[in-house]
Order: sequence, then structure tokens, then C-alpha cells
Amino acid sequence: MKVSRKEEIILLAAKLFREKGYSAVTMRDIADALGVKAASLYNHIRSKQELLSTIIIQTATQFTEGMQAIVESPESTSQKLRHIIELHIEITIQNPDFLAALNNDWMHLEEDLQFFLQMREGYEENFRSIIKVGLANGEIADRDPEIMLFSMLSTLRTLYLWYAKKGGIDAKTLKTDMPDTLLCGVLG
Amino acid sequence: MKVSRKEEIILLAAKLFREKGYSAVTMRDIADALGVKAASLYNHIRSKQELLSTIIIQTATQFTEGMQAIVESPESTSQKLRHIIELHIEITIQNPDFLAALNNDWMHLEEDLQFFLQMREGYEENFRSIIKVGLANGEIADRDPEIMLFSMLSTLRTLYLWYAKKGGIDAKTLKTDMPDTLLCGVLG
DNA sequence: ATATCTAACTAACAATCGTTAGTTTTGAAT
DNA sequence: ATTCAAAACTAACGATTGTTAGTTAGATAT
Repeated sequence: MKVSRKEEIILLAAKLFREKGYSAVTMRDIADALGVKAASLYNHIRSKQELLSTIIIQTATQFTEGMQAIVESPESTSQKLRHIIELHIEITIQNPDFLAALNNDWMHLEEDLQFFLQMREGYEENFRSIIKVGLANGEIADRDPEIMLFSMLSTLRTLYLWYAKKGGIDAKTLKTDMPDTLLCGVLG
Repeated sequence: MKVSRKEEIILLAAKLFREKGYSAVTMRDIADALGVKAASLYNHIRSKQELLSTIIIQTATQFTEGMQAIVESPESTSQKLRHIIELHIEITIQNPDFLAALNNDWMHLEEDLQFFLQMREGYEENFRSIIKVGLANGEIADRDPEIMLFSMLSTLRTLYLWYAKKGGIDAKTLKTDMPDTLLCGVLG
């Protein structure tokens, strides 16, 4: 399983996008980090925008497909919520840098902006519907569903900020304590 | 209480920084939105960097001072946590755009970067110590304190994304249901 | 050895960036 | 009406941006 030069560039670009944001990263920054001249990058990629689009759409697709499977499953609401949490943890661990771009640089998409926004809206709508079912059958606390959605989603979306191989929260702790914290709170 | 031209520029800059990020906003963007030429801005401000620094340091100072008061108070852990939540809600409502810059553009600070990082670290350390006291006296669930800290802080930091005068979650709902959701979870 | 392909290179482009200098307009106080 | 300061303007600067064109080095296959 070797990474092509193009994949190498994409991984490095994601890392730099995370550190400084898409707009602040120049093609020369990426090239320098690869020990290469900026023009050489264009033997492998079409544009800077292609880098961003690849990173974001690829990751967003993972979320969309994962959520679809959860929605269609016959589980209880709390089981579905646990699976959503696991989905976020897994994708985050797989490549935290991609999630930074997804969260912070999506507005710099050009061709694919509308497509991305549709995916994101669909994801949130699925999440919301799961919460509302749980609210209706009493499985979930009687509080504003938007706030519960927001609270969970905020935490899950910024997981990449806290997960790190060194110095951060490790994967095992995340998988055991994160669901309980989100579902049962800090006090309970 | 009228706003000076300088304050007007800062407020508008914060709005644009929120929409596109610091690096992607040009002085000409800010000037256009004000119906003015870019060079005219320099009659009121020293640099683009001054705009960012003012926005971020001013807001970070509010958090630092608010947290200091909470830490020094003689309340229970859960009362302190409720006050932290209220602090975030109040500062967020006061100017959501400033919080976007604080969260997303702090890495573009130049002179004030170290000062900001110190403030942020101090804030997190105070938050952590409150959680640990609650853990020690049994007031808080026996789970990884880092995850509880992360979970609350992630939600509170991205409040600005959800609060909106129109179409979002309103201030009253936030103040009533947010503390319960964070402290007691979704199920409980 | 020759041909082919990949991936690097140099050089340059038009556009845009933050900012400065110097000048003119505006509006309120005298 | 005159004065004066605030705030706008025009013009331009050097630097940097993403990207293109054309070329060359190095490996692989024939």
C-alpha cells in the first residue's frame, strides 16, 4: 500500500491547511515542504483548488455514507447516537488534518461548494431526525433538540483538535469515555 | 454611545474575517464594504494586523477576567460550571463575529501571538482545575477529565456558529437549556 | 543503445496584496 | 466667510500570488 506522489502532496497540503488555513498556504509552501519547486507540483495536480476539494469532498462522503447506514439501521435512538459518535471518532483518527479543512476551509470551495453544503445539510437533517424520534418516544431528555444536536455536533466536529498521537487524548480513551460524556453529561 | 469610525471598521472587519478568514480578506474588501478606498482605512488604523489583534485580544481578555472571578468565588463545582457556560453565552451574544476570529484566526497573530496563547492556556488550566476539584469530591461523574473539559469547551467555543438573531437558537433558549444539556447530557 | 515516460527544473506572466506619500474634499466651529 | 482638522481621494511601490510554457535529468522498457 504505497502512496502515490499525488497522495503525498494531498496529505502534506492538508497538514499545512490545518496549520495556517487554505488561503494562507501558498503553492510554494507546499513545494518547499516537499523539497521541490512550486511549478513541479503541477505535474501531479491541476490546481490548489483541486487539493482542497479532494480533501473535503472525500471526507464529507465518508460522513454521508456512515450516517446513511446508521439511519437505515433498526437500532434504538441511544444506540444510533453511539454509532454516530464512533463514526466521528474513526474518521477523525484516520486523518485529523482532513477534518480541519472540512471544518475551517469549506467556504473556499468553488465548483464543489454547493455539493458540499448539500451533503452537510443532509447530514445534519439525518442527525436531527434521530434526535426527534428519541424525544418522541421518551428515550431522550425533554430539552430543545437543536441545542442537543448542536452540543453533540460541536464536540464531534472539533475532535481533531484534541486527538493526537502524542500529548493529546488517545483513541481508546476517546472511544470509551466520549459516548458516556455526551449522552450522560458531566454530572450524571 | 456612538461608534467611532475606527470601531465601525473593526466591527466590519470581524464580520468579513468570520465569512472568509483573516488571510482571504483584503483591505480592499473591507474598504468596499464601507464604500471607501482601501488607502482611506489607514487614516483610522495602523495595519490589517492591528484589526485582528484588537478583535482577538479584547475578546480573550473578557474570558480571562470572567474566568478569574469564577475561580475565586466560593461556589460549588456545578455552580462554577454553570457560570462558565453563562460567561460564554454572554460574550458570544455580545459579538459573535469576534468569537469566530478568536477561534479561527488566532494563528495569524504576530506580535500578540504568545500573549494570546498564554491567556488561552491559563483559561483552560483554570477550567481543568475546577473539573478536577469536582471529580475529587464526587460532584462530577467519574470519567476522563480531559474529555469532559474538551466536550464542554468545544461546545462553548463554537456557540457563535449557532447563535443568530434570525434563524438560529435564541439567547433565552440557550441560557435555559444549554447548561442542562452539558451538565446532564442528552439522555439524562 | 534507443526510445519512452515521469517528474523535476528555469523563467516568466498577469493579477493582487498591504501599505505609503501626497493631495483634495468635507463639515463643523469660529 | 475663514479656519482647521478629519477623512476621503489618486497614484504608485515592491512583494507575493497561482499558474503556464518550455526544457532537462533520471529511470525503465525495448
